[in-house]
Amino acid sequence: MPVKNSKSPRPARAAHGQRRHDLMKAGRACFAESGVEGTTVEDLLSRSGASIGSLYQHFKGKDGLAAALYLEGMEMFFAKARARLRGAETTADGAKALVRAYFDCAEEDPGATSFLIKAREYLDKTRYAAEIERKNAEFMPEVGAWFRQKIKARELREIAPDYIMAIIEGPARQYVKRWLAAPGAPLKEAREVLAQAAWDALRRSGKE
Amino acid sequence: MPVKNSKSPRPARAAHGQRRHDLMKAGRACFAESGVEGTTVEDLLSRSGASIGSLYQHFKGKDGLAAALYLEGMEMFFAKARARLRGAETTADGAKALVRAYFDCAEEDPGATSFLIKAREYLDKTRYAAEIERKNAEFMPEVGAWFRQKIKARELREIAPDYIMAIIEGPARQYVKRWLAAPGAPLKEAREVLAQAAWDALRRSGKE
Amino acid sequence: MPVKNSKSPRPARAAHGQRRHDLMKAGRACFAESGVEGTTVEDLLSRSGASIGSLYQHFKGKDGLAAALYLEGMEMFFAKARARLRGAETTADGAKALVRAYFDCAEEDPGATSFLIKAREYLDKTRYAAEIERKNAEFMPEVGAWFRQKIKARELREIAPDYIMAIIEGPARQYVKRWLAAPGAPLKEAREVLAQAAWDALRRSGKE
Amino acid sequence: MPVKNSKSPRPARAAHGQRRHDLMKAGRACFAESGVEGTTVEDLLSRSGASIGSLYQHFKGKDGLAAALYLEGMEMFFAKARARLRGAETTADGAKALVRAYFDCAEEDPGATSFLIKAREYLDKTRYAAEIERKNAEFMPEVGAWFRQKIKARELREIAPDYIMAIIEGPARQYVKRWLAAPGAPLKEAREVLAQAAWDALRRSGKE
DNA sequence: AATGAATGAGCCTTCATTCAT
DNA sequence: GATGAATGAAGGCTCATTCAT
Repeated sequence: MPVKNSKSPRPARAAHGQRRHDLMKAGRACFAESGVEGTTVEDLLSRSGASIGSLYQHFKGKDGLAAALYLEGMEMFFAKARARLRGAETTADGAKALVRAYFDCAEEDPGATSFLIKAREYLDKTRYAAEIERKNAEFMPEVGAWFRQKIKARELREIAPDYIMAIIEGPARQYVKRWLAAPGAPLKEAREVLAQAAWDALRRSGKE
Repeated sequence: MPVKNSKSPRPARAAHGQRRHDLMKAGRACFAESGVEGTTVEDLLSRSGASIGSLYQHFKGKDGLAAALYLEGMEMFFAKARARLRGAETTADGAKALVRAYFDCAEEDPGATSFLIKAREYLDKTRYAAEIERKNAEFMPEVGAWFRQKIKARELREIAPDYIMAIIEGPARQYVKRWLAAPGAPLKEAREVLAQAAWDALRRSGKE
Repeated sequence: MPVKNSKSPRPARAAHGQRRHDLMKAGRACFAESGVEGTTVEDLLSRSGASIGSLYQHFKGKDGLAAALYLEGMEMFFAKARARLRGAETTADGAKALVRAYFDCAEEDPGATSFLIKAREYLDKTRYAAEIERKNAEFMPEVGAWFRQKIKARELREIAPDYIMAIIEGPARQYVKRWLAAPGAPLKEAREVLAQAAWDALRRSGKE
Repeated sequence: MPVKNSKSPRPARAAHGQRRHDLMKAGRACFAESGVEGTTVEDLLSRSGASIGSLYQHFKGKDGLAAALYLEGMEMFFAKARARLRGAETTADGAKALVRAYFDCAEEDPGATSFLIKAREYLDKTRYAAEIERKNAEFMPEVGAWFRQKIKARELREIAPDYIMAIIEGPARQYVKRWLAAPGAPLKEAREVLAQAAWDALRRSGKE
């Protein structure tokens, strides 16, 4: 199969489903580089070799492409988080699971993680906000259940889910965001420091 | 060559020096409501009653107005944080100072706080990015010095400044962001929960 | 996010490929009438019936349209000049060729010639300056070679190219410019008077 | 008298007539550097230290300042041309007078000459066009009379004034314009080459 | 005479989206 | 399915000019 060259005067007819795939690939690259708002439709087209018509055919526009990729990214994170949570042998490991999943994502696919961190605000303004919220709402109970059970067993302090999420996600998100902007030291150390910090913040206090 | 209107209905010239103030007021309202990108120059003008010329005269554009307000907001936060930090009697109080300052801001001036949380990304793309970074860099050492001293005195565990900031700011930021989007329970409880969590995360050895 | 109008009266989509042509036609008319700076984008749009989008799609703006027309005009002049120069049977005819070509242009297409005389300054401030200079630089050597050869053959006085161009173009340009501003007597007489003057100024002096 | 420093916080009250003078000086500098259209009112103000109010008080705007300087420049040129014409001992010297005056100006005051060459187009669009034309019309007859007399005395060929001006001014103007844009060889040689060329073009019968 | 805050007409440009082929 | 010319709402900005002080 001939390599697709977007500069060739007569772009060969694309293979079936090729365009959709090309556009997603271009979207991953462009959105990771410049963010969703910073990427223009033209950027996506020139990078993918697809036509504006194809973008609308497959995704109903830039927002649709961004939403598709966002859902894909959420899936990736949820998969990692589920694996970590299920594999947890101690309560500490479980509390650290989401933090570690966050760092796993950043390490394995920095572009996608950057996109996940930054694209939500954009998507919340689009017609896909509800769909994303729905997908998110599907996952949260799984985590919530785990924590509720540990609290009930008095292995974690009594604390509302909103606080739990803030304590777990907040530092990880902030650290990873900065790291993605200017990657410095390897993520492994940070992962364990912040995972431990989350665990320290959540577990039952000796004094309280 | 503009202005040849002896036709205009009645310009209604504003009082001298009023416009700068009008524009800042309009900026606070518009940016809090819709964000900087979501606010158009026209929004600012109609809300303030000022002319486009005045906006450029005083602030060199929407970005300049946003920057002026951002610096003002930073000042507010720094003032609160400094007060909390200086007033701290125990190490725990100090560690909790920034978290509490965050919540103080959100409670006292939700609009300004929302703007502080969301406008940075926009401003980082403008000519004012450096000035903001500079102002931020003026404050950070004050905080850093406090923590370094406590670490030296072995009242806090050995931990790098980046982690400290992530642990302190991350949860507060995330929680406040959500609260601002959909204000629910009073902030006071959350403030103490997350302040305590930050303190727990910072002091504990991780071995216990 | 633009376009939500199911209200617009009736867009009247133009035939495919028509717009580029429409815009060039409007550009010729507007620029000849009012100069490039005196023509607004809106003038071009209302005269051509095209949309602002089409102007940018095809020419990247007013400057691009002006540049396209300028290059077209240069081509016209060069074609006439080449024809006159190649058809020259005597040295006198050759020396007169460019002057005559200048007047030919003014007579055949006054609008385009006016534009050629006046638009250069505008275009020199645009991103197209280099392209125009390049095209010009392609032609000059052809003329230069002809004159050098005649000087070598001692049929013209020893004189540097810069002076030759000033002597040939200067009077023609000045006369044509005034004539275009206020067309008076037919150009034919002026053409021959100034052509002869150029030849008189360039040919070998009796005394030298 | 203290030197005026436009950066001083409290600009001292200017001496009587000082502002008018400051503005003309700034105008000469700015217009020579950037042309009239390329100079903004703000440029004039910051360079002169005057206020916008003063500009309007003394000159009714940028156009008025440009017109005042243009009239001043015309005076300079006319003075030089008159001197050369009156001092002419031979017919050749007279024919060469204007060309030489052009180069004299360029050499003595390149800025003013550049301004004279380029500002006319701008001024023709202003309320000062008539005044400038009137001043020009005062001078032309002096030159015209000289040439008419020489033609009558059969020391010059029969040739209409418009052609004379094109032959004399055209090459000088074109050469000087280029020289001002990129000053190269000293002007003295060019002056004599083009003066001789003008004389050759005017005296020769065309039959020789 | 001098000042400068206030003004707003006018201009250019970007970019998501539609639709005939 | 694919293409891309055509569209136009929306937005940002410059700069000469006015006028109360």
